[in-house]
Amino acid sequence: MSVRQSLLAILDQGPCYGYQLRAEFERRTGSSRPLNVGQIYNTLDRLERDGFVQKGETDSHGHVYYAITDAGSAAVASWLAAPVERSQGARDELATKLAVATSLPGVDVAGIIRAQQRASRAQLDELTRVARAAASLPGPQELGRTLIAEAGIAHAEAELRWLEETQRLLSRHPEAATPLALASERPKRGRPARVETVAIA
Amino acid sequence: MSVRQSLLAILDQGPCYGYQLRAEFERRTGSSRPLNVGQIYNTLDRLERDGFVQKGETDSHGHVYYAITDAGSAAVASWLAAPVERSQGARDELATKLAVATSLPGVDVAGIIRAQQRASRAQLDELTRVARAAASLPGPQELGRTLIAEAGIAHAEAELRWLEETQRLLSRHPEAATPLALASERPKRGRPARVETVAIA
DNA sequence: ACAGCCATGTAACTTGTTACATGATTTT
DNA sequence: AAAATCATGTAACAAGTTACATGGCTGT
Repeated sequence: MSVRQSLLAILDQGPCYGYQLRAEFERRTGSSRPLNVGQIYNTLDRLERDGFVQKGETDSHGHVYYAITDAGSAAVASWLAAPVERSQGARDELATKLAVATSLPGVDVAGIIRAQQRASRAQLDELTRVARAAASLPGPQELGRTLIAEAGIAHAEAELRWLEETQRLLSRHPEAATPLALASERPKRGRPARVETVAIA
Repeated sequence: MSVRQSLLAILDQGPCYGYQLRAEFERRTGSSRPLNVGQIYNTLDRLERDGFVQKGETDSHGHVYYAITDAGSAAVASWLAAPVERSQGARDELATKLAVATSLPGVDVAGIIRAQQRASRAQLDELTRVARAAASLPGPQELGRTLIAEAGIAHAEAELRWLEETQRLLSRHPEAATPLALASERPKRGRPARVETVAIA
């Protein structure tokens, strides 16, 4: 939702045309990830469909302006007022992967963790470089870049801490990582079990 | 991708039918978020379309078994071998929101941050309770629940740290949070500017 | 008999994302 | 003249998610 809502929030400042919106979004977020222009037009279509913006006039340069509606302004206010729920709609990809991996037989979980640590550290380094570069540059446009880089740093650090914690957990309680075989049918259903319920050694 | 890949990884242990797959997934991940059954069948259709699984026979109970293909097994191996890239495909919703919010005039960013801190702390408490409950229970099924809860804890803590850091940044350098007005056209295009490029006081 | 779970599936929808087509204008 | 940028748009797709229809079986 963040692209959709961000574009709407920008439109709350005044009518914009598509290409301009992309520039505004990137200026404000420090172009952390480039935004494909096509997405702007998709999103504008959807926002119009939902009654949050209205397609306005085309000026002498062919710029097609979109203006926010009252419903759109209200949506922006709600968005700003409501906290972001990290849980909703987002499964933690790494945690899910490791949870599943530890339940699988013959998987080198320790190796996966080490590989992930290397990758996360590399990303942390990269983000640190980005944040330092942004801090050394002038201008209010760098705030967005800094904020987003710092958020990435915080999450990468959290990931590394969690990976270490997981290493400790698995080495201290190796029995917890017993692979789970596919559960057999409930007996009442009586299908001949192809795999046993019990853990595989 | 985590649901799709997890289901495929489970199928790598042996053929399963849809409903069983959901139970396996939830057992391994500790049902951190319940998985709608319909999604299983969607995902199986898509995996079959992509050549990673094959629809097998229906047993006497009407259970429709799916079996992994060689291509599917290879995909599982790649998934396990490759680190998760947090950056890809994922914009940080909170960071994007605050980056945009600080660029907007008349927005109470400090208030947004405080509200987010309350929400994040509440979630941290909730996850801590979940993790404690999982730790006190026996059985290898609790490992997944613990892992996922701890990951949530780590990220919630990272969020709180980042929010404090952002507070410091904004209070120490209030000039950085100067709202950005909509940029006027480039002069060469000569459209009369409706808004000024310069910052709004 | 009825509630509820087991089980399969379909249809629709969301946000994000990319690739492509098209043309005007600008820069080199 | 060619390359790059500005600008609008379309079409398709990915992955996740939900709501619904349908039917069998189970326990009370």
